[in-house]
Amino acid sequence: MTKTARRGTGPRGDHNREEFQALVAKAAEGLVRQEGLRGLGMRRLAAAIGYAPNSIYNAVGDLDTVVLRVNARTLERLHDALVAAISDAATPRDNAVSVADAYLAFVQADPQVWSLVFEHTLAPDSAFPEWYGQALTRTTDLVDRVLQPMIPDADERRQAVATLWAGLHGLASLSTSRKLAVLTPEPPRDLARLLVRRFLG
Amino acid sequence: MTKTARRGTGPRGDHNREEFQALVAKAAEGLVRQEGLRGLGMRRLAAAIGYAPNSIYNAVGDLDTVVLRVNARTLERLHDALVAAISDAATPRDNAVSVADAYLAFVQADPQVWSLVFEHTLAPDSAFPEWYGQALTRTTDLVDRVLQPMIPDADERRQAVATLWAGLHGLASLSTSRKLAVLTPEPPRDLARLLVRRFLG
DNA sequence: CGCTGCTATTGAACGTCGTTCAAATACCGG
DNA sequence: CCGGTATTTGAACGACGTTCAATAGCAGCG
Repeated sequence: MTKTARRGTGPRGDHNREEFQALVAKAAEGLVRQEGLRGLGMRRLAAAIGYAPNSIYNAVGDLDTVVLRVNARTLERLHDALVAAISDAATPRDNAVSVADAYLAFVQADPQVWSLVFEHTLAPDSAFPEWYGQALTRTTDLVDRVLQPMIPDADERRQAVATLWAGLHGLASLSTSRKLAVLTPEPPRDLARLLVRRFLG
Repeated sequence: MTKTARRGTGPRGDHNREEFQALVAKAAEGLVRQEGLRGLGMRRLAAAIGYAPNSIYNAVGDLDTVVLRVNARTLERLHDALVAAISDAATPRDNAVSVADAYLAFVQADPQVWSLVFEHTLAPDSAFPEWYGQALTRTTDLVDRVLQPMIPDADERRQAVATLWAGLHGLASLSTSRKLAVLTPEPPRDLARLLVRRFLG
């Protein structure tokens, strides 16, 4: 009779901490992609990767932290998608339209995961996560660079970027929640083009 | 004539069904105003009005239904606020700016309750509540009427209304979640005016 | 008055959830 | 080989949304 019947505790050694964090983030992203924020739970997430919930607490943190990890990944993917839409050969105006197009295409391709970035509202007392500001400005700076030839004044350009960014966000947000289709049958991409073209004159 | 002490079960008779529904909606709105969606719970809501949770299930429904009631009230209040911003003596362009201003003022005055309208995402299979579409179009029709002299073509105007509406929603949404301040220090109302003025040319 | 439904109201229960605790195991530097 | 540290877990805790079965008041009717 071996005294060491495996009790289940102790390290497994089949991945390091970073790999485990990535495993958690990917599994969480998959759950959200299939069932939205409501489908993401600690116990379900743990079951999906074959671990006990406590291991996630140990390596990542609570559920809010998991959501932040997924959102960080999403913003990075969005950034890459927008970079790919910019062409040095195109006019600034065409590039602006292309970026808007790429934004809405990204949202349409992965609406649940994108929505998570904005559905998640942090507690009003806790400060804003610093990586979010960085990832966000990193992305909006793209738009800023695109508009630089059209709006030379830095202040004016910053306001324009923020306004256009918010406009695109509004279109995408209302679109994914099916609240835009109530108003008009046009696909949101057409409205985004309309927005950018009319705003830039 | 002292009333008999409550013995636990049975009707109280101090309000009819409609009054009780209004009581629930107001208490829920208060909870959301103070602590956001996360602060709205069935047990807390019941405790706030001095009833057992089951009474809310009996008279209103589950928590999603309660949220819908609050949101219906909010859209009605928003509609009234926008109506008050329109002046028959003003130009269409000034009226459009005034409506945008009133929208953002409404959001700033009650950010948590307004956010509830958009934070609440219904299950993807369930159909859209018909009262929402009515309340929404009732409000956007206001904007449509304002823009009628400026954009005579109905199709073009409908697209413009939807785009502007989404743009305002985006500004308000990013503002209440403190994600707009990361991009620019301008108050969202300035950006809203910028949006409307540039969009309308 | 008594009877009979009907509705409002409740305490208790059920299952689930996020999170924490304490213990047990494996790995690693001495 | 040994002690500390990191990983992993089952079990427990409290709270949650929701449902169930029972009870209390009320209205109508004889």
